[in-house]
Amino acid sequence: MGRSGRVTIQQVADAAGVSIATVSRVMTGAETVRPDLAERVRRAAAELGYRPNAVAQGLATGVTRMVGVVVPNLANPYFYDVIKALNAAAGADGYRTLIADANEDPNEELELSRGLLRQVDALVVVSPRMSAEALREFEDRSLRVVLVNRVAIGIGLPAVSVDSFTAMLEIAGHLARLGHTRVAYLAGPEQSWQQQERWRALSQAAAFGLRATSVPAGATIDAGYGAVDEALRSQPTAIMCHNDLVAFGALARLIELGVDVPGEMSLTGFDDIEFARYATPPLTTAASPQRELGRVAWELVSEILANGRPTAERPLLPAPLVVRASTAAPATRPRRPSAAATGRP
Amino acid sequence: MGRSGRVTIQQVADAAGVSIATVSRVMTGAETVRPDLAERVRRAAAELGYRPNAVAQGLATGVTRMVGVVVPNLANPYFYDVIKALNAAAGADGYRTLIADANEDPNEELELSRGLLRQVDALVVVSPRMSAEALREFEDRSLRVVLVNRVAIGIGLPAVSVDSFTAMLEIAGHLARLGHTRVAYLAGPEQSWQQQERWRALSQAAAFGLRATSVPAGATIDAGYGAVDEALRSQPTAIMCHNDLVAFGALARLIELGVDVPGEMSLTGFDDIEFARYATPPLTTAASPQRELGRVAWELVSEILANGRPTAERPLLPAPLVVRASTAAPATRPRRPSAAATGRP
DNA sequence: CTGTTAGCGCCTTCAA
DNA sequence: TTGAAGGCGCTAACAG
Repeated sequence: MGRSGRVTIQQVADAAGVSIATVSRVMTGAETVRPDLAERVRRAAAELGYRPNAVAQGLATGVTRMVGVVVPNLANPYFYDVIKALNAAAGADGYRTLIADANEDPNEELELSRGLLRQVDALVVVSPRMSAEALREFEDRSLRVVLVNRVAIGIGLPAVSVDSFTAMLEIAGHLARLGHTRVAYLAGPEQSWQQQERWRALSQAAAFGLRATSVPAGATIDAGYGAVDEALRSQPTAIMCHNDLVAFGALARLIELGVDVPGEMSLTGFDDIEFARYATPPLTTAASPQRELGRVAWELVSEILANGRPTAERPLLPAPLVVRASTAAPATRPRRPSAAATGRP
Repeated sequence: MGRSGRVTIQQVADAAGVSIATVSRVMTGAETVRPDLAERVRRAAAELGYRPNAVAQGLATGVTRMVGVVVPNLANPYFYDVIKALNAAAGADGYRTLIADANEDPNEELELSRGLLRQVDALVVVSPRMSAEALREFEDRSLRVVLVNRVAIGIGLPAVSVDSFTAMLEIAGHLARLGHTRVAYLAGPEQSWQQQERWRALSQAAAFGLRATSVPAGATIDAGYGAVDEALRSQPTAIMCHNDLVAFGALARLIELGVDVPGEMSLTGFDDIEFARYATPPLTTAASPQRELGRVAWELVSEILANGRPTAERPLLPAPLVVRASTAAPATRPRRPSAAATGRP
């Protein structure tokens, strides 16, 4: 009974008639306590509603059993799955997850990361937008930082990432085989490594006859919605999007403009968030393995926690192409840009 | 320079040629330090890359500046909006968010809540599924627990919730006015207070000529998908869903069965998650104020932190009806159940 | 096997 | 205004 938050180890010791050391041993599961004594302690603890103060434990042991996670935007479902998997894996090992939302701001990301490192055993930074220089700051911190979806040469941080390049090349190949030659690409945040990889792939796709025009958008539904008109100016037969959210927004705008998808315009996303298959038409996209990312991220963390460093480098995770109904062969006669699309009345 | 995580206040004190007390004063922003000394300390701290150890601070002050948040399922966008708002509001006050995912399991929920209370200043439990009895356990803990979306008579915990009852009545009224008389309701998790409220509303809707049949589903897309066939057995002209995710799943199954929405079947959700408007057809639903929930939850927490208790009770938050294209007048002639729907070949 | 004791890193009186 | 010193609650040697 009583406010368990206030019951201290000393009170339990008194109640059980032992020293605090014995109580501590019982609570931490040490085997070296006489059974009857241990039982007495357990009963006293239960009656008082004692729960060890995690903060004090943390200070004494130097271990908080908390992992920090920094994501660019908590509103993006893509990160849910990563977080959920990471959280589950960590939870299974008795670790808790401290989450921070950087709001797509590289500076905030850096600040949050620094702050979190003061109170957690390790930090996972997902799709970091901060500069390579900023990242380097974390290299010497006992290697307590793990990167997700960011590969940077010369940065000695453990990482696990999705192979955006290959996946984007596959999406492009799919469109090329359908007969598309001119596509618009609604680009993601500039600082995003994934964005850079995806665009790099598209640039190379030119060798296969696919000309891509990049239009700045972002990573959100609104960004996709807002970039469509500009994208239509280049008279593409397909719109490729940085991710599924952007594709959702683009789809909404296309429908508004009366453009048939995929009849008049093919549309592709990236990530394969759960909703992608429920769009109308269902989205052709690349199935980024979010769960796997989260799982492996925790694997890296726990290896670091155990050995001081990961046992091995992780290969890039594949994001297989998922062909659904939002892509088709281009119309024989390209559609005339509408008034709304060209901006001319 | 150096591993900032390991720089201690003592080292800064030595470097600056002062006592640790002075360093502490400077770091906590006390005004009582001679300017030049303070400057010396600040420089030393910066050079060493010193950052106070949050755990030690927590132990010394008894304040961790962390709020815990327990949600039923980290994969549901609904909760992300709440979390995002809560996280933002808390962050603005220098608080961090410790998140736990209960996986829709009442026991895990209770365990996680107990555990979190050991390491945070306050706890927000969102849409708790645990029993009233279990909740009561938290009443005496210095009132450090705030409830979201759970109203229970006789439980003295601060809370903020959405008025599911009224909202569901409005959705039902909307359907009734369109001419519907027989609807199926894909029910949410039994232990959910919101579910209970929503069903209570539907029961009362009978008075207005709307007969609802409840079909157990759940809170996820899969649950909705899986419950449609059973729901069609009662030959409804509309399917009402516990939430938008369920509606998404139901929609997918209806499309699969070749049932036209809303031509042959009206469909409603609840919550108005961002994707609801991007469904095809866009979903008629109730706009649950997630952001507001998160914001007010933090408001309650900070009032508790400041005064020991909230200044006032919070009224139920309205969830306005949002009519979109997924609802229409029922077909004059009800559709014959398909083979798939009845289970007969 | 159990108790005593020295920290963990920081904050905060209390004296000076 | 500054420093010395006593905790915060717990763990982990070290004795006994």
